[in-house]
Amino acid sequence: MSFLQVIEKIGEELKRSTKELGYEQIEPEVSEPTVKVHGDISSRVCFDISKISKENPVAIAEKISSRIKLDFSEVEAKNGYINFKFNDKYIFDVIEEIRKKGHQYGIPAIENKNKKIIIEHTNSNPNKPIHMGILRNTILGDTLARVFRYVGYETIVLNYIDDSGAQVSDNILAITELGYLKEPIGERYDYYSGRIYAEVHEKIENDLQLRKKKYEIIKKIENGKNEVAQLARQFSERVVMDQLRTCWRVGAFFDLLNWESDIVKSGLLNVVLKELNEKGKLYVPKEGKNEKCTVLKLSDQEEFKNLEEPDEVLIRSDGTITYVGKDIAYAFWKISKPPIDFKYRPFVTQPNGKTLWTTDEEKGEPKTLNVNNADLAITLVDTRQEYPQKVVKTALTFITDKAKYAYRPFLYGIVAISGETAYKISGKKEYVSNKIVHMSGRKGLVVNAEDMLNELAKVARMESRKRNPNIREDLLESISNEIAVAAVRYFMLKTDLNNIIVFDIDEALRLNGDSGPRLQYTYARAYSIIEKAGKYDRGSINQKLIKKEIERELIKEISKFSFYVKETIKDLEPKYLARYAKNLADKFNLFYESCPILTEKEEIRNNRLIILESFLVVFEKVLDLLGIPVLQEM
RNA sequence: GGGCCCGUAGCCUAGUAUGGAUAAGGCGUCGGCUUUCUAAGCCGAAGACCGUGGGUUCAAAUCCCUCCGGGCCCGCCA
Repeated sequence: MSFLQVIEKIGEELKRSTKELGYEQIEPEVSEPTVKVHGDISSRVCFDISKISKENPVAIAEKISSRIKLDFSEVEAKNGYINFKFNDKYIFDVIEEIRKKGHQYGIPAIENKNKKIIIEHTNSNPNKPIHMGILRNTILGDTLARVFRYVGYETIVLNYIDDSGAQVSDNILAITELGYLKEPIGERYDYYSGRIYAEVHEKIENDLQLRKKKYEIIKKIENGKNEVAQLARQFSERVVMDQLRTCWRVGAFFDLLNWESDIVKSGLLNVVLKELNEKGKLYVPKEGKNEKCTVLKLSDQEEFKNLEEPDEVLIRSDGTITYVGKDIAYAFWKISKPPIDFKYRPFVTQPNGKTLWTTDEEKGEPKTLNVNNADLAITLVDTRQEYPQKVVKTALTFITDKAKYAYRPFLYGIVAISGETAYKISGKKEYVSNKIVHMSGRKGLVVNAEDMLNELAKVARMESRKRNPNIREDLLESISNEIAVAAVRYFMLKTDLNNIIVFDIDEALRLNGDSGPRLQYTYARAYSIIEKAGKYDRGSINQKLIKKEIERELIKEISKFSFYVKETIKDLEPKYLARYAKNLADKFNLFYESCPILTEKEEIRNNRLIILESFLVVFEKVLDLLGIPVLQEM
């Protein structure tokens, strides 16, 4: 039994009894009451009914509740509410089912699981290390992927590499014209690339000659089959390798890298343009601002018509393709089976053992990877891209109705840094008074993910050593790194998607309170009890031996796992699971404080060990979905 | 000009979808709890006119409108 099943049953019961009483049929509202005294579940359905029938809700509640009989719950009418308090049968059934299902316990019953899901995340420009802003994208996307996979969907994770834009070309120019080395010395490739860009960008922008050359490079990258393109690809691949290392460090893995330059070379855009043209959505102005460009017509669309210039350029007058143009082609590929596909080759074997593939129009081979034609394609982008994503989606709906439900931009707020932190990393006093400062690679106002993780690991290491003076050095190393990962992942996941994260280094270095490390710590404490317990009688749980209410509360909380998994999928809200992990840890910590186990006499000891064991099974899986490494000691 | 997001204690946040029964955590401050399973924990105290004004309702942090403050987007950039 689980919370999810139970609320469904309660809903059905309420429906049945309202029907029997002849009331108007409304979908009964069922939710958790704000305070415990009102039970585990309560319904306000009587208030809704009374709006229609004009009868006193208190009287309705009496009538309805007297007709409800449930073997797992007491029913009570109070102040017009109908409250349900789960009994010990529920407690017993929950434990039994967890013991039967193990890690599968949190998988909700969802009707159609034969769907293919694409999740595209990270999407960093291949010219710099991954910073905290991109990491929010990576962590959100990875968690969604973990949850979809857990539930049973075929889930494919893509990483879009924007290698044909202006940023990569700056770096190539630095190497070919400005005397920068192809190989960095004593520096990671992604860091080297980021540094070059910061040093060189301004110079190029202010120099007409260089700027001209830059646009030649962009064209060459898009055309391919030349030395500059080869150099750019080589360079970008090295950077991407380093970026991937950072992703792997936080537990995120991919199935395919989609290179923007390959999208251009593949000719996919022509397919899309043909479709759009047939629908009469394209035109080429003979004069005016967009002279000789291929333009997407949006001015007749309701959501765009109030804009000054709603129409969108897809192909520039010089023949190059805009970002939105490329993205429409790519998005179309994701949700359909176009006549043109990419060429592929294996890129690298990841630490999880899985091959990461890459598109490569020059060195790859035609191959059926089955990584597109998704029923749902989720693209993680920060809110600044809301508008272009709307354009992409609208363009797709011109071609296929499927786009309406199958193409789903997933928006989240950016990560900025606090004034204090900006001062700290740049040394410039003027930032201190700012509430938020936007990250900028060019201004050196960036908190890189690797640096942050290293700092966190350092703090964790000191803490860990304090507690375990004799710990092996390599173990300490891995534990402190995993604590750092937990801290960052939880921090990113618990915050509402609409909120901007104002990142403050000092605040982020905290490992207590409402944090990822506290969740790990909770697990480690629980685990150490099981380990010390040795063999014990694993017979059934005995409800009569439950002495404290918190034992029941802990079990009830455990039983909510599948409910939150389902909600997370339904609303695409990773924070639901993060909050659940916290609530579950809270309950366990209370249990831990007031229910000694190893020192109790055998009956109670066994009973509590059974509860503990169920907690560990579920909590381990919850942490896994959040990508928080589980630690048996820390 | 058009569109989107945020405003809850000194600070950071949850709660807003589906209005209801005592606004929930964390940091910080103050005070407790280790002869007992890891104190990265737990308990307690102080701290909130839920940005403003109005409206809808038996009932508003939550819905509608006004205003104020902050952020973002609307390019032949990506």
